[in-house]
Amino acid sequence: MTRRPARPEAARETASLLSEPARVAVLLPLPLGELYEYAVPEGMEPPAPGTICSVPLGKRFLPGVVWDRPEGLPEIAASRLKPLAALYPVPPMAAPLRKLIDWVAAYTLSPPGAVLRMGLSVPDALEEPASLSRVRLSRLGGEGAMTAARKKVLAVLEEEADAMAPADLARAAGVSPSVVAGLVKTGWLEPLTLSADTGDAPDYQWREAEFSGDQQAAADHLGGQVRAGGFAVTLLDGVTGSGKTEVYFAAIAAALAAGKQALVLLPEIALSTQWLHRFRKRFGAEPLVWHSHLTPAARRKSWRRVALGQAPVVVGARSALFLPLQNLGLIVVDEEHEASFKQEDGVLYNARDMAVVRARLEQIPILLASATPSLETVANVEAGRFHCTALPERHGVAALPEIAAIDLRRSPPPRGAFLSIPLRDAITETLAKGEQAMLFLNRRGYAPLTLCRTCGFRFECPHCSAWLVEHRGRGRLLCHHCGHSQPVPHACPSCGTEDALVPCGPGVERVAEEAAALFPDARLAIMASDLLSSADAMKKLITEVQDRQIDLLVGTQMMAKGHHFPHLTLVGIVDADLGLAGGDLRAGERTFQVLHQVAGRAGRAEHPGRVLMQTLQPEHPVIAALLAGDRDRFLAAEMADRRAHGMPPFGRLAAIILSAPSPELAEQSARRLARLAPTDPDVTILGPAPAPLSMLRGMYRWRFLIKTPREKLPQPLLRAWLARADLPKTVKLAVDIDPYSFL
DNA sequence: AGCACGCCGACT
DNA sequence: GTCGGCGTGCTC
Repeated sequence: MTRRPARPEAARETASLLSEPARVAVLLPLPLGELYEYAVPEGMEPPAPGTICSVPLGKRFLPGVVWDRPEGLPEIAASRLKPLAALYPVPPMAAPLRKLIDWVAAYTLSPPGAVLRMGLSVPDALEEPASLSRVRLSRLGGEGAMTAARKKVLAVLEEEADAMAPADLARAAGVSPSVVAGLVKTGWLEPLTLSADTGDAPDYQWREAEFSGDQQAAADHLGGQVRAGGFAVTLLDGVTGSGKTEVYFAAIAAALAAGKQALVLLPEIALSTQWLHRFRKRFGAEPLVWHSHLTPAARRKSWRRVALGQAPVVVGARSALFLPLQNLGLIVVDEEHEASFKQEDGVLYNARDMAVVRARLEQIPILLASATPSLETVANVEAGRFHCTALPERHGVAALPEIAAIDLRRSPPPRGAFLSIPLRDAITETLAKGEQAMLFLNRRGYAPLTLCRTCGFRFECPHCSAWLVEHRGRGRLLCHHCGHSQPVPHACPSCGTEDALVPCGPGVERVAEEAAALFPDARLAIMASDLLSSADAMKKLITEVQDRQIDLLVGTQMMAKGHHFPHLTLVGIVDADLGLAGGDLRAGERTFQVLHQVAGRAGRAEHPGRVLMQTLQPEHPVIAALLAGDRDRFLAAEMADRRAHGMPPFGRLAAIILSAPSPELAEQSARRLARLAPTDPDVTILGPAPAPLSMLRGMYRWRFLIKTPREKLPQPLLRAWLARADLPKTVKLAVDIDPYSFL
C-alpha cells in the first residue's frame, strides 16, 4: 500500500512536474464492457468513487460514475486521456449500490454499464432544477409609460407563451433584461413561483395497527430485525386477509422510527391504487412512487427526491431496485412469487433475487411476502437460509372460498360455446341474488386463432412464429409477441373465399360475448390490459365494480391482483388447464399461483363465495391441490419433482438464445457454438434446438439450456465458452440466467 | 447507446 | 453525377 503524502499539494506538484495528471476510472451507462479512464483537471481533487460526473465520449458528453479501480485495469496512455468535464451537484452513488451494479453485471453476464443505465435512467435529474422564476401578463395591467421596448415584450408574451423566464423573454423581445424588470416593477407583468422540483420529505404519522396475537408477534419480530440491522431474509407467508400488508407496514414504521428508509417492490405499480390507499391510511402521507410509466418530469423529480434523501419510503416496480437510496433500513418484496419481477429484455435479472443481494450489501433485513411463495423461497426457508414468519388465517375468515371442479368431459359446454351448463346455472343464481360474478380466462382478445373453413389457411404473424389473435373490439388481428397488427379481411387471403374465416378457441372478448347473450340483463364489463386505456380507466372500472354498477366481470390475470370486491361471490374459471398446456418448468407453479389468487377474489366475511373451475383434468396434481385447498401439499409434490430432476431450486438453469436474420445463419451459428461447448460431467447442455418461438420480431432463434447443480454457478463456464465463440456480427447472443420464459 | 465512416440503389 | 440506406466499428 502506498503511503498517503503528508501534504496533498505535494502530490499534485509532483504530478504536475511530471505532467502526469491524476486519472480516474469512470463507468458509463453504456454496454461497453469496461471502465474508461479520464484525466482529473488540474486544480481538482481526484473525485472519490461514486462521484457522478459528466465526461466527453467521442463528440458528446455523458454522465458517468467514478468507479473503484479494479485490479489490473490496463492504463491507457496519458496522451489519450480526456479530462472530466464537470461534477454533478448530486450526492455520490453509495458503495453498496455500486457493488450491486457490479454484482448484477457479473451474475447476469451483462456489461456493468448496461446495469448502471438502470440506475442512471434520468440524466436530466443530475442537473440543478431549472430556474423556477417566470413572469406572465398581469390581468390588472400596470402603471407607467408604455415604451416601444415594453410593447415588444408584452407582444412576445401574448404571442409565445403564458409564462416565460425573464431572461428568455428579454432575448425573445430583443430588449435588455432591465426592460422586463421594469415591467414587473410597474405591475404589467407579474412574477410566478413554479412548484419546486424537490421539497421536504413527507411527514409520516403512523399509528399502531390493531393486531391479533399472531400478527403482533410477527410485527414485533420484524420490527426487532429492522432495529437490530444486519442482513436477514424473512418470508412473510400469509394468505389474503391475514393482514400481511399491515404487518410489513409495522416493519416500515420501525425503519422510519430508526431514521432509516424503506424500499417496497411490487409487481405492477399501476394496479395498486388500493395499496397506496392503505399506505396513506396508515402513514398519513404518500410514499414516493417509482415505475416505468412515469412522465419524464415526474421521473426527474422523483429521482432527485430519492437522491437528495427526501423519500423515506419508496414503492416501485422492479426498476426501483436501482434507485440511489442512501440510508436504507429495510426492503420489502411483496408478491415475491410474481414472474413479472423477472426483467425479460435488456439486462435479464430477477428483481426479487437482486433485492436480496442489495439487502446483503446494505447489511439490512429484507422481507419477501406472498400467499403462494415461490419454490425458490420455500426451498431457502427449508434450508435455513431464510427465516419464515407465517400468518395464520384470521378467525372467521376463510382463506379461500370453496372450490369445485366442473369436469368438462362430463359437462361439456354447448357446441361453439365455452361456458358449461353448471357454470351458467351458478351465474344465474348469483345474479338473481343481486350478487356479482366474475369469469376468468387468462387470454386476451376474441380468439387465439383464425382459420379459413374452405382452405385451412391460418393467420400467422409475418415477424414471429405465432398465430395472430383476433381482437374484435378493435377489429384487428394482433401479434401478442411483436405488436404487429392488421385488419381482419372479409375474404381468405389464400383462397379468396368470402366469409369463410372462423375464430377458433376463446379469448376474454369471446367469453364476454357469450355471457352477454346468456345474461342480457346483466351489466357486464371486460377487464383486460389492452381494453383499458390507462390507470385511470382501470381505477374507474374497479370503482364501478365496488359500487355494484357491474354485475358480471370478465377478465384476464389483471383482475386477480389485490382488488377487493366485497359483493363478488362467484368466480368462474373458464379454462383451468390453460396454463398447464405448455408444460414448461414453472407451468404448474404459475397456474397454482394465478388460480389461487383469482379464487381468492370470491367472497368476503359476510358473503361466502364459491369458485367453479372448468377443467378437463380434475385429477391433475395442480388442479387437485387447488380443489383440496391444500397449498402445502402442492408445494411438497412440486418440490419433490424438481428435486428428482435437479431443476431449480435444486439445480441452476441458464439459457443461451441465438438470434439471426436468417434461419440458416441461426442454425449454423448454433451448431458452431455447440462444437465449442464445454464438457463437464456436472453440467448438462440441452440443445441446440430451434426456440419454441423460432421466429420473433423477424429474427430466427435457436437456444441452449444449461443445467448445473445448485453448488455450481454456471457463469464462469458460460463466460469461457462464449468468449471462444466467434459469431458473425449479425448474430445476437443473449444469456438468460435463471430463465422464467422458455419461449 | 450514438455517431461516423463506408460502400451500393433512386433521384434533384 | 449526388443523397441516403444501414452494416461495422469506436468511443478513455
